[in-house]
Amino acid sequence: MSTDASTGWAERAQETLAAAGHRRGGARRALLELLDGQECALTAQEIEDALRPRGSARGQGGRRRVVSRASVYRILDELEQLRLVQRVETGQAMVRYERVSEHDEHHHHLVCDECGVVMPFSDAGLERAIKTLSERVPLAVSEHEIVLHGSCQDCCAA
Amino acid sequence: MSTDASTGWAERAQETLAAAGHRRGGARRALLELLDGQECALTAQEIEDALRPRGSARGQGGRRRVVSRASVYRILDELEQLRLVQRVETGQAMVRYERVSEHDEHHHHLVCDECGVVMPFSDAGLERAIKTLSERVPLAVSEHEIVLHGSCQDCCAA
DNA sequence: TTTACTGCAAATTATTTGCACGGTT
DNA sequence: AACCGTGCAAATAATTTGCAGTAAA
Repeated sequence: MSTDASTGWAERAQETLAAAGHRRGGARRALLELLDGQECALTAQEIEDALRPRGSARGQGGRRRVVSRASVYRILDELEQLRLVQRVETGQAMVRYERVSEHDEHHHHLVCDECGVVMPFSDAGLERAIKTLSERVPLAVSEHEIVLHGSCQDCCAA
Repeated sequence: MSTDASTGWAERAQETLAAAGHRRGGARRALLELLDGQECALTAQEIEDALRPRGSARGQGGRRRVVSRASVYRILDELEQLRLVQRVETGQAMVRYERVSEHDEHHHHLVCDECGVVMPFSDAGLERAIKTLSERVPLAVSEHEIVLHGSCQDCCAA
């Protein structure tokens, strides 16, 4: 419970999963560990690649295994339904996923339409505006997603 | 012929297309006409269905034709590249498309995660916040998209 | 033992593309 | 006549699902 927000996520996720009656499979554990360490959203493809055994041991156990694409999607779906993971639609071909923290201020995304890089950002004024308008709208708002498109600095320079 | 913003769109689109060296095909005309009359974003499927000939020609001008799915996507893509149409990612299975008006205040979207209904909304405070933060971010922002998820009034009542 | 978890491969489904014909200029 | 626009059907590519073996509890 203590510890910092990001470390807490994998733990909380594990507890939530257990409470929902899930066991502790290797693929799920590897995926939780990976997502917990990410600062921003990943595609299923990136996740699969990251979980593919390259070199070895990173982290304590370091016993990397191949995790099938099917498991990646299945687990991501479970996590999304439990609100532990959030989908991020960047307008690129593939959907992205990232962990949902209880403690951290959530962030939104900047997408460079030229090179495809995705960066997180957060803004208090924006959140305030969202919160205010959420109460004036004909919808019981549970989530919101904001994506800014444009050209990143590298692409502008080039 | 009124001169309101929505009527102007199809006209402007037509001019822009002509300037880009396009001819006037029937499918494209039908699609422009349809999009021009919409208040909110449609999926390719909805567009295809809407362009499917219902009963026989309704009224004299209604010379309905079938527009193939391939054309719908192709035309939507052209229009998007010319910035006449904008993609809207609602987190539902299919992407949505809507016209981009020069005059109208652009809007954003409310999505009911239960029944799937999509509604437009706009908010000056939100736009202001976006504009302000766009200048403080490491991206030359060209577009932004905001989607609020939740439960619509009908679903909350049910 | 019981039942969930996982990998593999086949199945789905939205979107794209190749090709030949018909329409626009 | 020249060539773009369109429909059709096949091709892609991301995501899902059926099945059988493996591993938690």
